[in-house]
Amino acid sequence: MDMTHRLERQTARPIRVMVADDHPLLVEGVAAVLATQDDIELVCKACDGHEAIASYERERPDVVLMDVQMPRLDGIAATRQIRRHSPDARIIMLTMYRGDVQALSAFSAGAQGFLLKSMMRSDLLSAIRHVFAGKHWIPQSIAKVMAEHMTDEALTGRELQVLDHVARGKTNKLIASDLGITPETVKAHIKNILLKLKASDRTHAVILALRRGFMQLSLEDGDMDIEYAPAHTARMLSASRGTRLWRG
Amino acid sequence: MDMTHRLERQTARPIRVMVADDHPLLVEGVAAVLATQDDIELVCKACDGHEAIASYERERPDVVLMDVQMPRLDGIAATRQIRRHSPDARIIMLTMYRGDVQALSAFSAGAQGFLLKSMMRSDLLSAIRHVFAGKHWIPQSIAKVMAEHMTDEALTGRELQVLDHVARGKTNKLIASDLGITPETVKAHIKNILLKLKASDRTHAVILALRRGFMQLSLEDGDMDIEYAPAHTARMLSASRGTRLWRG
DNA sequence: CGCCTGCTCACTCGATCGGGGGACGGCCTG
DNA sequence: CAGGCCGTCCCCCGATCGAGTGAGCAGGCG
Repeated sequence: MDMTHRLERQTARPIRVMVADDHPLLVEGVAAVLATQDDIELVCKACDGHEAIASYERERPDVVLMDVQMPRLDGIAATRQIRRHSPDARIIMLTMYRGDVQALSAFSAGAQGFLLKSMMRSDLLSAIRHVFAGKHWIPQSIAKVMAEHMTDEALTGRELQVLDHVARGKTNKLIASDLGITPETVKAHIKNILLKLKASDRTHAVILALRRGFMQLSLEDGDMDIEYAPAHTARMLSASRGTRLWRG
Repeated sequence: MDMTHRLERQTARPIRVMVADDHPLLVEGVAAVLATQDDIELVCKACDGHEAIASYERERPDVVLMDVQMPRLDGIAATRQIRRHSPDARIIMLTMYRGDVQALSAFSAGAQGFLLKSMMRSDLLSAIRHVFAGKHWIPQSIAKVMAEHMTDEALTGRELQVLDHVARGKTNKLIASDLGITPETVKAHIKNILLKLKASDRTHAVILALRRGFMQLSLEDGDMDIEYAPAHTARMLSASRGTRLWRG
């Protein structure tokens, strides 16, 4: 894939862009926007982290647009892995939210740019060109949130683990037995969590952690206490005549 | 049942579609997909609920793609208002999540279709054609979640209000003074919430409410942690219409 | 008119939580 | 090596919570 000796044009060859996102419609939108620019070329797409890594190694794009939340392997991990093999990879993270933790981990993973999905097409193009030129691109809103929490202490791994159990509604005693430690230790962790997040209680701590990107609502495919009721499904389907389902 | 039921494409007038979404890139994606179909025509766009209502009255599209979460006025409310003036309006809700509450409120608001943003372009086209033909369109994953909670009791307006304060980390005593009631009443409400949501404690209740779409994490406005989703059933909706739940 | 629902309030009681203090070993880093 | 952070554990104690049980009052509806 060396075009270095192609000197027909003195104009720069187009910026080769790859997009990794599990939302096909958004990928279509990005493709449509990029198609209007003659100095930018969309060379490949991926819909999860593993695909993104493989596609990057194969296509070696100039700039990667990487969604933070993707199935199987998230964008942060994919970014880290790509940058480990290709330290000069230029990656722009796409996200819906402004969680500062995601932003921070994205940059520590090696991303140079950040884009909110609510941004306009001009922002997308500017971000691509800036990052391609070796600059960084950080939306004001994200920079502000990052700055606000710059001095905050980060939660440790164990604290995140405890917080996860807290979010599942478990008591300290239950968490303790799950983690193989004593309830007193759980209390110590929660005490630190409340202090670091400036939360008033465990519920508030979970909400703040969700807001700031420490945790995600992994609601897809209910895990813990949800039971299915096929009878209900049948009744509901028969109740809505003319309703069409797919992938039945 | 099979492809013989595929809709005719050489009809005289194309299906006139409007899309309302605050994510420009996704709108671009929808536009790009629709542009490939000669029986579908994208006639206008809107980026919030008010715009959607105004644009609908002006353009009278055949099918509306409406995002659930939009600034200023959400898609459910916009759908309800459009259907109040135009009972034959055909509206497909777009959403990121599978919260059953959103789905139910969308249908009680008058929507005929539901689409996850992670769906493929073929799903988008099928949904438009089916809804245009007067049928319903419900992804199986959403139908399943809806069916699971079909028999569940809905939270009342007061319970949602209490739950909101709980999510902000307030104690029962604080919630009581905020709502002008006694702590005992707050406890009674929370007791009902835990019972209805089958939650083990208040933290669990908040998480389940978020997962099921009773509430939404609002990450846009800094001072607001939580915003309400429109409520559960038609009864619920009529009950809560007078009281602005999303705080003020 | 009764019936049901939602909202309100009251009481007890045991379990849990949150805040305060301190302590110990392991690990990394300067 | 000293200092720091992390994870573990322990104490006390008041505040809070969740469960159980009961009840009164308003409004909608058959």
